[in-house]
Parts: sequence; structure tokens; C-alpha cells
Amino acid sequence: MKKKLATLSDIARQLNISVSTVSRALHDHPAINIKTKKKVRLLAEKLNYQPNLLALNLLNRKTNTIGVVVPEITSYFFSSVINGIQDFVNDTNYQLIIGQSEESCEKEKNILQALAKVRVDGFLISPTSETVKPDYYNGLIKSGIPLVLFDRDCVGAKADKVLVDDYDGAFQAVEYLIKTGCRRIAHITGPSDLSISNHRLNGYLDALKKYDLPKQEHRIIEVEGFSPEYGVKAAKKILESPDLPDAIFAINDGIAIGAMYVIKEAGIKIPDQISVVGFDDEPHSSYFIPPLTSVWQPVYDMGMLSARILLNKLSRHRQDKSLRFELLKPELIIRKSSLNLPRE
Amino acid sequence: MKKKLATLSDIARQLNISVSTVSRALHDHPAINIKTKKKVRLLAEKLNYQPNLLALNLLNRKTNTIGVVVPEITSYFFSSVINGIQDFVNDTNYQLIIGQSEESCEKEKNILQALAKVRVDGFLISPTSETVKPDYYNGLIKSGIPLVLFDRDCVGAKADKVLVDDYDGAFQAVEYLIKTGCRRIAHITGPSDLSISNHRLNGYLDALKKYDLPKQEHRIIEVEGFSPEYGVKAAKKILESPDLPDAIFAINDGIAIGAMYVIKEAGIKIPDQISVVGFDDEPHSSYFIPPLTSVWQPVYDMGMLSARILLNKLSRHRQDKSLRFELLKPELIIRKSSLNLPRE
DNA sequence: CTGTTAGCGCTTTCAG
DNA sequence: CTGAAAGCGCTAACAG
Repeated sequence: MKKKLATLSDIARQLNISVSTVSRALHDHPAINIKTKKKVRLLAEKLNYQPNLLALNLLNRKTNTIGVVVPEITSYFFSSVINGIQDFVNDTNYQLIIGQSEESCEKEKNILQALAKVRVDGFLISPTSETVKPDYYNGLIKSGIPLVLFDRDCVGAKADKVLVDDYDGAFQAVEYLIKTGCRRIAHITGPSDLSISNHRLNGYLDALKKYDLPKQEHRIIEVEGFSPEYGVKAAKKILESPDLPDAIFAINDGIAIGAMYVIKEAGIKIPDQISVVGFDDEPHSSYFIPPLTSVWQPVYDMGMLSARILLNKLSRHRQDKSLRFELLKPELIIRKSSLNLPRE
Repeated sequence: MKKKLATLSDIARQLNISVSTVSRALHDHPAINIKTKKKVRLLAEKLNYQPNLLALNLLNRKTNTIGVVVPEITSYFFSSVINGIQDFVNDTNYQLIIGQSEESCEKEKNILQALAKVRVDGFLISPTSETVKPDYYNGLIKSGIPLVLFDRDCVGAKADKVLVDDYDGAFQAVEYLIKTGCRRIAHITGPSDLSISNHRLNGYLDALKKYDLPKQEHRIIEVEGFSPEYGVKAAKKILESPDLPDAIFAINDGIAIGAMYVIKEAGIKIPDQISVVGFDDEPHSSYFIPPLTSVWQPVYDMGMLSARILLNKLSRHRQDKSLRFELLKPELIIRKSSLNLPRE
């Protein structure tokens, strides 16, 4: 049933010339008679000839595809990064193959293995929250497949990296809260294995330190996931305590949104009684009431840049060993879920 | 620099046997000496031999990849469908290549063309809002690449289809609004070329008709996009009119959220003065205050089912001409952005 | 200007 | 039980 598409030799046979002539004609090789070219082109058109990329790939030992592996695709964050990657790659002749690790280290490994088998030319990876050791990554690199890590770091991986300065984002957010008068600032942090959790936590702690505010263990709540239901849980725990905070800095918008929900339901006023700040600046966040103050990250750019770096590396034949480490700057977007900064 | 992986002939040479023997040994061919098998296996292991899929693909004229083309990947809706597809495909040896048409018919065509060139075995497509004519789809099908359409229909396409009963979802929503006492129900509809827009609009109209409520043109507002900002625009237009509605049924949650924002800002009470109902039941929707009533769709199942149908078709050698048409049932999830249904 | 040949890595007859 | 050879579709070096 499978219809066979026309091949070079089909054309060659019908025209009584050799395959190589046909190939050359189609590639506009200078040393080919104009008339022959025309003949070939015409027939190719008529037969709807499509070069068989499989053959080319085999010949070139190159597939012009790159593998993108992210923890999940449904979050605004990762899908936007992928968008950036796509848009960059669109202007090239590369294709994307996308895999989801679902935060499972083993799944990630399987995907990587499978994609290596189909001979992707390179990888764009955001590690799972379980991924601790860089061994497998380094194995891939050693076997000749370049790889760039984005958003999440994996220390020890000998790869290019494109990260966001999470520490700085968190610091900005918390410093801002302090400047607006908040003194009892709670933090909802993420899984402690995750680089971004730690960086944001450190930003939070250092901001407190800078203003001589004490670190209070009971104000730091850890959640295992990033969706609103975890925020709900965390916020309930916070509200149970008699010692209410006057601000909550959440690891991301999903958590912040869940928290806001609980707080508002409890009749507590945002931001008058409690300020709330998130991270990611998701598109819906500005439509809550009050609109959520959040740390914006250059997600799209992160995708673009990662792709650019990978393709760049791919195009250089002589592998240069230098590794790029890019740290993109986040930006605090102030909305009404936090107090106004009094003019200084 | 590109490290060459071990090939069959590498193994053959080192063992002083022929490639075919190696190939057979690795495939556990019955007619091969056990000792030879062991030798071969051992060396293959040691050399970390990986079969070259490119060669296999060329040989089999099959790539074991399927192309997924959606308007966008950043929306919860499509990324969840993709999730379903992924999960189904994971248990097979197929890979996914994902493309975004960005609602542009031309872009879609380009992607389809590119993916056909890399010889994907089949397509899973959700047409753009511009796509009207099924010609290109039918061309692909005729050329031997099977294709299933999901979520959005394209009349005339000779493909399997997996759709959601949008008409029914809309009807449920509006009937419910009527039963809770709403009489002046506005509808924010989507691009009129889009099948889902029309089906939902028709559901809305027929529900009105069933209860002898007049169709009022000025209560039907069309938007060109699905994100909150369009909802904001539409809601502002609605609020400008002196003749306020007592309910708004929005084409999707994004629009509903934008509308809710404007309404609440205007000091109008939801649901006391205006009920709001969306479509899609996005994960954030239940965390707004009031939580958004919405029509849930079996997105994940839609992905699963589409993939199942495609792979099924791919596995049958003799193409059976029968086309499947699946209409999945949506479900109204009642929350507090609409009035309670009085017990009947 | 054009044809012949070899080879990318693998499977599969066809012969031993 | 094993090997030789052909072929998937294409390109490129080498001859004319």
C-alpha cells in the first residue's frame, strides 16, 4: 500500500542518463548542460520528487534533529522555553524531537538513550529534580553528542549552560518586600535537590541577612510540587500558626496562586495584611485580584539562546572545548498583591 | 571529532566472521552456533554497539516517528493533549516530532511538508483557525501518510477524527445558566472560521431556543484570540452597554478569566449580578475567587485515543479504508462563579 | 559535460 | 551453521 515516492534512479531511467547526472542537475552543479538540467527539473517536478532524507542522513551521519528534554511540557514555563527554541530552529533546517522526563531521573535516561539511538545531533536538556549526578550527561558528551543544559543546573556536567539568576530574582523580591515594610517574611520553597530551589532560597536568606532580619525556620515551608494545590497546603500550614507572616515569597506563581486563594478565603486582606510574591510571571497571574507581583524570567530568550549555542557548536567542525555559561537576569514585576514601595 | 560508533562490520572484522553472521547472532537467529552468538554478544557489549537506526530506517522505509502539529504548545489545552499522545506512544517504539502552526495555515503547510520530507510515518493534527480547505491533508493521505485530526475539525478531510462534542458542552453550560435563573446570557465567541467556535455558538443558541429565550445579536461578541486580554476587551464592551447581561458564557477559560477581572474591578458581583462560565477547565481556574465554573474536556484521553488510532492504522499493512469518527463528551464543572442550581 | 564506482550500516535472499 | 552479494537512495571522487 505504501506508495513509493520517486527516486533519483526513477528519473535517471526515464531520461536515459545516470543517477549522478540527475543528482547534479538537481543541485545546480555548474558542470551540467543547461538542457539536461531543464529536462531533469521538469521530470522531477512532474514526479513530485522529494529527496529522501533518510538516505542523506545515513550518508552524512547526521539527522538535523535535536532532542529537547524537559520535566514537563504542560507548564507555561517550559512550553515557553520550547517556543523560543522552536522559533530559533525554524529558520534552520533542524527539527525538534521533544521528550518529557516527568521529573523522573530514570525516565530522562530512557529518553536520552532513545534519542541518542535515533541519532539526534545534539541535546537541549532541563534536568529533572531527581537528577543529581552528571555522569550520564558527560557520557553523552564524550560519545560526541553536544548538549546544553537550561534553567536547571547539574553541577559537574561538562556542558554549556543557560540559566536564570534565580538568586538575584529572589533577592530582588525579598528586598522589595522588606523595603515596603514587611518584617515577617515567609518563604515557600521547592524540592531541595533542585538547583533553582536552593538559589531562590539563598536569595531569600541573603536579603534577610542584609537587613538584619532573623532567619526563622518555621517560616520556611518546603513543597514537593509546583502546582496550586501544593500552595494551598503550604498556606494552610502557615495560617495555622498564631504567628502570621506579613509577606509570603513563593517559589513560583502556581504556589503563590494556591496560597492567595487560601488567604483570601480566610478573610485576610492582600496586600494589607499579607503581601504575596511569586516567580515566573505566568500569563494568568495578572488577572487575579489582586494581580500577583512576580519575578519575570526571560523564558523565551532562554530557549532562543540555548538553541543558538547548540547549533553554533554543531556547525563548528573542530570542537572547541570552551563551555559557555550564561546567566540571564530576571526582573521583578510589581503588581497589587504587594504593597507600594514608598518613594525613597 | 565525531566519534564513530561501532558498526556490525567492526565486530565482524575483529572476530574474523562476516557481517551477516554478526547481524544474525545479534538477532538471535536460530541457525547460529551458540558459541558464535556468545562471542559476538560479548564484543558488541564491549564496543557498546548500537544499531544504527538511520540505516534501518532507510532499509525499511519507515522512521517510527509521528508528527504532531498543533496551533500552539503553550496552552494548557494542547500541551495536555500532547501529554496524552506522549504517554500512549511511550510504550511503543515511536518518537514524536512536534510542530507549532501558530494558527497560520501557511506555517502549518510548511511544517507538514518538512515532516513529510523526514518521512514521519503518520500525522496527528489539530488544524489552524485559518485552515478551511482539506486539500493538503488529503494530498498527504493520498501519498500514503495516514493522518488523524483532533479537537478541531476540517470538513472534507478524509481522515480519522477525534473531536470533543463542543455543541453539547456549550448546551449544557447555557442550559444550566438558564435553569439557575439567568435570562440575559451573553456569549463571547471565537474566530468564526473555527469549528469549535461554531459548535459552541450553536450549543448556546439552541439552549436559548429550547427555553424560548430570544437570540440577541448584541450579546454575542467575537474575539480573535483565546488569552485573557481578549476577554478583557470583550467584557469592557459588554459593560459599556446599559443593558447588562446576567450571565456570560465564554468560549474558553482564558477569555472568562479576563472577563471576570474586568467585572470584579467594576464592582459587579459574581455570581450575584453576573454569572460567568468558561470552557476548558484549566488548572488555575479553580483558584480564582470566585472559582470559575467551566466545561471540562477529556484532553488527555483525546491525545491517547488519537495516538491509538494512528498507531493502529500504522500497524495494519492492508490499509482499511474505514475512518473513525470519535466524539468525546465534555462535562460541566460547577463552581462559584455561577449561581447554585435550585433543587428541582 | 557525463558516467562509473564505492560506500554510508544494515538485512536478507541465495548459495554453499 | 556461515558467507557473499544485492539493495535501500543518495553523494562524491575519479575517470573519461
